[in-house]
Amino acid sequence: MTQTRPGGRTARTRAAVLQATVDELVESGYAGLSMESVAHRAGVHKATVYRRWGTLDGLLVDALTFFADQSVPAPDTGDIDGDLRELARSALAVLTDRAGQALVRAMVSAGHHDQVAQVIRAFWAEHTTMVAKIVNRAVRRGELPSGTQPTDVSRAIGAPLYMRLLVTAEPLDSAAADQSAAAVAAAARAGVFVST
Amino acid sequence: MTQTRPGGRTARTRAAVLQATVDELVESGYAGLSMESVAHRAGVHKATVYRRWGTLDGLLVDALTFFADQSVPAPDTGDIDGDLRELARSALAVLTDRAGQALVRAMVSAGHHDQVAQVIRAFWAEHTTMVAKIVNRAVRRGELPSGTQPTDVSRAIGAPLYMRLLVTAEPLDSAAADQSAAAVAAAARAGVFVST
DNA sequence: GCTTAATGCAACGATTCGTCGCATCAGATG
DNA sequence: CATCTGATGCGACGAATCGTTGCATTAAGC
Repeated sequence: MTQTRPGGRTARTRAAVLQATVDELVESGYAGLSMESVAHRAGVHKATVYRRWGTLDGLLVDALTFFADQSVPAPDTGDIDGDLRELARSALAVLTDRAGQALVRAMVSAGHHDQVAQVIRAFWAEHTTMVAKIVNRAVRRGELPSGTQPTDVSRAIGAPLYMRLLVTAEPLDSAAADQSAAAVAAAARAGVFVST
Repeated sequence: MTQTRPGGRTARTRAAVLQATVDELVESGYAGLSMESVAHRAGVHKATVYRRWGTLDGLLVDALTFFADQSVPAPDTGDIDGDLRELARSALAVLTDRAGQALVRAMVSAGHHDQVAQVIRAFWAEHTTMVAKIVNRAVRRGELPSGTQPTDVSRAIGAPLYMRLLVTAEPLDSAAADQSAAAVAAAARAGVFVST
């Protein structure tokens, strides 16, 4: 009983379309994204895209889940300052990558969409889990006060970088990442992220 | 020699259209913005909008400059912690206001446009000037190390709030603002924002 | 090889977009 | 108040885009 055909051409088409979606996002942004342009770039007929994904947002959701699933291991440099710096630098790597930028911008533009919001929540939940390991280690070492909230640290590390990318359009460099890491370290040591 | 007529009906039309632009942004976002919908909401014929503003981005630029020009005075509570808290809370006020949210989101979505980028730069330049007064006072009081960069403080204060609004879609409340202020205070005291 | 998903293809109605010519309205000026 | 003219209203249009549909073709799975 053959109902779906996940392999071969189907998978190839899917990969081509999702890659084309990202490429289109890089070139034209979310505002310039269209089913037809994606189909053309993927070398696929637009009817295929409509039949498989239905709407533009559906396509975007699939592309986001496809490319945002790469989980990175928690850094472990030995002290909290080093770990935070590594965290900030991996965020920087994503935000300076052309595809990463395009995906982040698309997420923001389509954040109102339920499924996109779900992807975003999942990403940050996983990020928080990773940060929790780092924070817990630091607390055990006596570097940070106990009760320090991993959620707050997780958001604080990336915030200045996202701010530069999305709001102020200022350059994203390693100095910015390192400063962010240092700021979070100072705030965390001062107990700013301890839950009340 | 009458060439332009800035008063009366012209001004009324302009105000109606710009207000309608913001209302449309609140309701449908930048993606749902169209010359026709704005014209209809403003009670104006679409040809008028096309003739006066030409393109959608031109309209947006005019709306942004019209509504983003409200400069707020620098807080002066007596100590750096209080000043930073006030700064964060006024940012919070903008980001929790429906129109403020809509305008910020629009700026992000249209940030690639030259004129929009110009408006954004002007806004943050003014914000930096305001923060500089606060920072200078704090340095004179001995609360912050000399050399603390107003630019960095200016961005750092808002970053966690913009992050919540644009990226993580987490709630924006006074606790978030106060935490941001406290984090910036701790980082600034630690010399994180001192130029190298 | 046979069956049938999956895709290609072309055409279509529907909608939206931006422009145009002309009539009308209402500041500005004397 | 009368006149001039810039600004707007109005409707229509060609163009472009959108999403769908029916049918032919390809290729995955058995």
